[in-house]
Amino acid sequence: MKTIGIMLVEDHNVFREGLKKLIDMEENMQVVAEADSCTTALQNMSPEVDVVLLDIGLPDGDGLDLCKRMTQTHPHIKFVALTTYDDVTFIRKAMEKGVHGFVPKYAFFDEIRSAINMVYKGGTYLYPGLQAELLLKPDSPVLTDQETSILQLIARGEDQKEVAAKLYISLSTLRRRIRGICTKLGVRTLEEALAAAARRGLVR
Amino acid sequence: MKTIGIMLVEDHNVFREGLKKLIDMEENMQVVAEADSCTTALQNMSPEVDVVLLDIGLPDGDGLDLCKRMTQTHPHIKFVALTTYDDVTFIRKAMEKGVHGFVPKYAFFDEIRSAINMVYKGGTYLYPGLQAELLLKPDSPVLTDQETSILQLIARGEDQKEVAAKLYISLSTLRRRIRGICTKLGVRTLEEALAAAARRGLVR
DNA sequence: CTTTTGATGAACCAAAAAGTTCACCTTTGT
DNA sequence: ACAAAGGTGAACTTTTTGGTTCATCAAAAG
Repeated sequence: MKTIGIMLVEDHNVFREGLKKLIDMEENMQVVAEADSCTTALQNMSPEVDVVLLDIGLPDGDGLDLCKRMTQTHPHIKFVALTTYDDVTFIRKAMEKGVHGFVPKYAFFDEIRSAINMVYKGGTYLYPGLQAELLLKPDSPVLTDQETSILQLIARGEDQKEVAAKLYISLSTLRRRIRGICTKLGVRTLEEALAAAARRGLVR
Repeated sequence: MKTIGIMLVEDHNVFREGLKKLIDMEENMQVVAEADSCTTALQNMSPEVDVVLLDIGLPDGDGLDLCKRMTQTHPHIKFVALTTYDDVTFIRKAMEKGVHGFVPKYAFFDEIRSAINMVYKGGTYLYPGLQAELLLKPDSPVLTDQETSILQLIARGEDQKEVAAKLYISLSTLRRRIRGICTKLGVRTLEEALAAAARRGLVR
């Protein structure tokens, strides 16, 4: 089994040192980089890093921007967030930025280990107590059947002219619909809308 | 540690027997009820049951209605679904009905054990996505880091000019890359590629 | 040392998509 | 009946994207 390279981003030195000890005692894990802020995290980045264990309450940022930037340059890296937030909207945002593991700071190390293993394998870890359904429910914009059809047809590679013809609407209306979809999903481009819809399971 | 009472709902008898063996060998788990269909599952229900291991492709229903009805009478019961679906829509529906664990039928028992422990504690277990398997399959298209970055940036709503600038490549090369991605994924448009990549977990 | 191959970037043109405005219609409320 | 509001379709323009070709450069092959 390959050793999982881990980066610790945590501003509490003692806590970070303790974490490092615990992780290095694991057979398949090793801390290969450390940082005490978002800024130093970008500097200390190493190609050996597979999973970033990320404290959310950092002095120079909430860690989400860090996450976003790291994902752009190192797409394979997974993130586990150490957080006290139960905030559903926060977790939603974080997941959209690539965080797949959430562990409360007061959790046992066991949970952190599980979370690291899970996200490393490509899975998702939500700590017990967090009601996962809440992530799916809150006021998620609902698309009409026609809007869904539009996205599905476009996702199948048809151009707008074909889509309009199949749905018996004019190109003008189709374009109005697309604008409406983007507004509902809070995005700027059709491509972004497709990605957002796919994430939320609105298209197949 | 309390023993977790488990109910198996699975119509393949051999598979169910094998599962029972594996589970009963665990220190903290025991199979306390079995069923080979949704109907018998309701009949064989036992108060000792903590977690229901539920096959999705049952002869008399998809298991989701079963899940819903059991939850009504036994709210504390948790569900782990054995499924082949990677369908986002399906998982979404299932989670809303109370399923907190998803394990592919071809997974190792290790994953099932992890899933049971997780949901029993109140957590959520989503099996590692198709990403890992796709990498193992011979003819599965694998995108390079740069190609992945391109899709991610476009999925964030940036236009091609911005993407090219951020990745320090010319518009010409970017367009070549996009054509390459479409070829790899066997699709005709960038929109279709985004949808395909999203389905396979290649972008997030 | 040549040749070839592959990758890149630029240029040009065609097609598609997006932004904008306008006219027409129905529905709604006054 | 009238005006206002909302939805639809058409026309026009600008921007973006896609298709193609060409020149350059570097690495690999002869």
